[in-house]
Amino acid sequence: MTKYSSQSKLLAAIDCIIFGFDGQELKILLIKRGFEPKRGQWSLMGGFIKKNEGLEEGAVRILNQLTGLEGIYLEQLYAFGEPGRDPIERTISVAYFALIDIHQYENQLSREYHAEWFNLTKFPRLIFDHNNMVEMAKEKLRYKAGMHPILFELLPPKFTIPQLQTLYEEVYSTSFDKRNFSRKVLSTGLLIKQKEKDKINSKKGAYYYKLDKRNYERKFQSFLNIIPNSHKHW
Amino acid sequence: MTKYSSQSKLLAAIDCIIFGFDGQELKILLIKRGFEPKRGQWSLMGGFIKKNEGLEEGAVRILNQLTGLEGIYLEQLYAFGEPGRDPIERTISVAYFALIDIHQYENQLSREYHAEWFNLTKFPRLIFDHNNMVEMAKEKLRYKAGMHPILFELLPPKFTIPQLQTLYEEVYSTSFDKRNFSRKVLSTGLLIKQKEKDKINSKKGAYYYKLDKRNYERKFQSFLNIIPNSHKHW
DNA sequence: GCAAAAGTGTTTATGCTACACCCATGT
DNA sequence: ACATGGGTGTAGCATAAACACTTTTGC
Repeated sequence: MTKYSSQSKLLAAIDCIIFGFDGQELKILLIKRGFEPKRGQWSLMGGFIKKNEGLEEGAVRILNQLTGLEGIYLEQLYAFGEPGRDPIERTISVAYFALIDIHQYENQLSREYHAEWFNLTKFPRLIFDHNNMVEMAKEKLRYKAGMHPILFELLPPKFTIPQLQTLYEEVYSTSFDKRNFSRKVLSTGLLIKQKEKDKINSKKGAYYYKLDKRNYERKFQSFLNIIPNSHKHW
Repeated sequence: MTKYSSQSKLLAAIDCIIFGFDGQELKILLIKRGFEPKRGQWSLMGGFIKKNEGLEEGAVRILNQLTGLEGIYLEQLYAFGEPGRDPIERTISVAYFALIDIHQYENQLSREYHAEWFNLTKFPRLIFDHNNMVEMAKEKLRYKAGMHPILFELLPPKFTIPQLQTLYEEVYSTSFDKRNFSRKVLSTGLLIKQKEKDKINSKKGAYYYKLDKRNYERKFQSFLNIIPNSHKHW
């Protein structure tokens, strides 16, 4: 069978927007680009798609290459393909966004890539259209987290309700009433109370909770309503 | 500046999932593929990205090529890139979904492409992973239409509330209480009542409404709640 | 005058929000 | 004993759901 002759070929890349949460702030993981063009500038972690590799497969590989982690929450964000977006050669980049438990990674920040966590509200200018990608990823995170319990992916296996609340408040740049918040998240049936308390962040200590994996998967697609007034339509 | 040598290049294509509504049924527009491989089989409308063309730009071109229409509602759905998805050459396809007013098009069905509208619940086997794409598009349509007023894009400029309800019922394969439905859609403030009635579908006649463009754009991102019980979380 | 679809109101239940005090502990 | 953050209950309000009858008109 003949090929699709006369069609122009191009490169395909993956870029990953990697979010983390350190208990206080939402962060994004950036690297210092190690090759030309724009060597030494801040960039998202990325790479070209290999010959026999699917898109998500590539994203998993690239994520693992940087962090060493597996089983990370990953979601396709958008395909960016403006002709001039990479000045060297026409390249389509499929952006993925990833949520990781920062504690599984923060100590072993990759030397090879000069990776660093940045506060999401003040991070450097990035190469190409990467700032655009981050902007879109932030929006999608906010959009999706309002209805589906994805933010748990940013927390360690055991976490407290105040920690969870801080995370939501950080994502939405606002603050919630803690009584309503705790009632809401407990009413989802997604949390299992532990016997131990976290005594690091307070004197009294806050109970740890774990995710109920069964319910988490079952309810993932149903609609939560964590954010007050988000369903108001005026 | 040197090129990114040693990276493998590939083809990039666009495929369009085109929805329409004839007043009774949700439909999808398919074409008979005009070239090898799989010539003569049913397929989504698509094409390769041109050398200096962006992705959305390509989608607009392809859509216009088939329908002659402009200003169609268009949204990027997903990038499909499994290595074997096109048996001839490695091709990444960025799928877009489009909503069109079927009346603007149904009479002039493209001869060149042998285009036909199919009922969404019974349409033929498609080439490559196109059935997959359609499945995903249906899901996204349902997901998004539950919260944002996109279904208006499927209707003519003037439409009646019973027509709108039929459309929603078709999308969700269910039926709603007409009193609650009408109260809900009117409360969005998106509709402007016309003086004329549609006397075709009933003896009494139903009032026509038009979209309030200003409110439509302003409220597009806010959350509607048209579908009963969709916010229940068990 | 009858069949067919359009249009309209009320009651009830549920869920959301706002709000304030006591508890446990480390210092 | 006091300062700090954790944990809990209630009452009022707003929204959504369930439900049935009257109206208009073409035949």
